[in-house]
Amino acid sequence: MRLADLSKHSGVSTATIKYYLREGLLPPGRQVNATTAEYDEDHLRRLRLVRALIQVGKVPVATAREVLGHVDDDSLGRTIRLGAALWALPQDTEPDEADPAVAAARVEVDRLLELLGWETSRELAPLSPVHRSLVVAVAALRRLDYPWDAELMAPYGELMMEVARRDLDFMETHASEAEKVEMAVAAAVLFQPVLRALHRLAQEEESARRYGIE
Amino acid sequence: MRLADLSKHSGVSTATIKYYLREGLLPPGRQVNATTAEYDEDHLRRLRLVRALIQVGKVPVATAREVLGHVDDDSLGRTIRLGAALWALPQDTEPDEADPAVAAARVEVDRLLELLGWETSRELAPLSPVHRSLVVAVAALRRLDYPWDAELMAPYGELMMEVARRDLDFMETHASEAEKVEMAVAAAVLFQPVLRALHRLAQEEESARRYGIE
DNA sequence: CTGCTTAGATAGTGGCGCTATCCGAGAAGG
DNA sequence: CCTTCTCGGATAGCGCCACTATCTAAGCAG
Repeated sequence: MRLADLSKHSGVSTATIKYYLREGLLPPGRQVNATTAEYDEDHLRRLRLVRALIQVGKVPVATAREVLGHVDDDSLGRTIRLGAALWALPQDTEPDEADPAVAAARVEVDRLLELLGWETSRELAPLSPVHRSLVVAVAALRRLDYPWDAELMAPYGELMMEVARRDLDFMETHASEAEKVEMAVAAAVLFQPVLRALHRLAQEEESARRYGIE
Repeated sequence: MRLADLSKHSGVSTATIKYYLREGLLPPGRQVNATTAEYDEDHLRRLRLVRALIQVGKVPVATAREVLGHVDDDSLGRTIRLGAALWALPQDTEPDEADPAVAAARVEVDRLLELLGWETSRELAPLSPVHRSLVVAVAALRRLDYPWDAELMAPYGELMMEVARRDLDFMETHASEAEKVEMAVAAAVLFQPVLRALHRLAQEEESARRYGIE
């Protein structure tokens, strides 16, 4: 399969594929001679993953490169690889430590994790990018004077834990071993738009039930 | 309060505030004379909401303008205003109707709504931007050959319905009447990063419990 | 040999969220 | 009253990002 074929099968323009090759999102094809390179099914699958991450998951190209780098790192075991890939995902703004809303958010988030009994997350809290994202988001809500506290959020946390259990069950039962890490990344990134859409649909539905459509 | 004071209280630069005024995200202040305009607490609150939407919610400026336009439209009743504002939110790419994955996704999403008994959503499906977003996201997952079907997703939908009920309860009990529509928008947009972070944290937590940290 | 296609390199494009600069009208201080 | 400072408003520009268009030289097909 040459570049043009890769383009035809994926619906991505050759120019864009070349761009992804340059950016290291896609491994180079097997060079046959100076004017020909050969690509295979793995390239096609990777290309589809890249497109999904960038277009549906809205992951920046630089972040996608980092995540995929971890996915491809054969020196790591599966569990570590998965963790490293997920770890690289969030790209939120850094919290402003001088802001009192951030400090308050940090306290509240820690209380939440305690309530939920998420011990691992509490231990990793100072390092985890995901934890940082949560603090930033909570600080923003507090700045708007919305009453946000651990007791209020605990049920949401438990619901998300339920969702996460389903994610992992799903991964265990359906993915072939070779695809598991890729699948975990896809689950983390691509389920997000699905969950968001379901959330909004549920809001519309429940709102219509409570207040009518008018 | 003059523009500089608005800037000091919000931490947003005067240049950026001017930009928001130009873009219609912020109503103009009361013009005192040719060189002075007076702003009040409402402007400050609105500015904070705008910042949160854009920075935390990652809502594009053009979309934020549209959403806030609905929030401010006094000719509408509260329910309609809320619906219109939420309706304006999603900014995903249009589904490619020629793509068979999109057609398949549409069928599967309709089955899902039937399973869930979300009648309102089914009726509004052809029009709803949120519904479109869901179809696009599902199509992307299907293109990656991940087994996605209505039965698998129904529990996620029920969990999101539970989340949505909590959102609306929260809105009912905590917001003053004047802030309800704003709050609904904030809940739709700003709870998203919180939910996402909780989801990822839960994944990390559950993964650590199942497979250890290593 | 001719003419078309290919891979690869490089520079350019368009959109977006600001940001820097300029200007003329007042306010502030002596 | 005059100088100096600051303000609000208008305009043009910047930096980033995800592409995309153009060019070149090498190959292969007839």
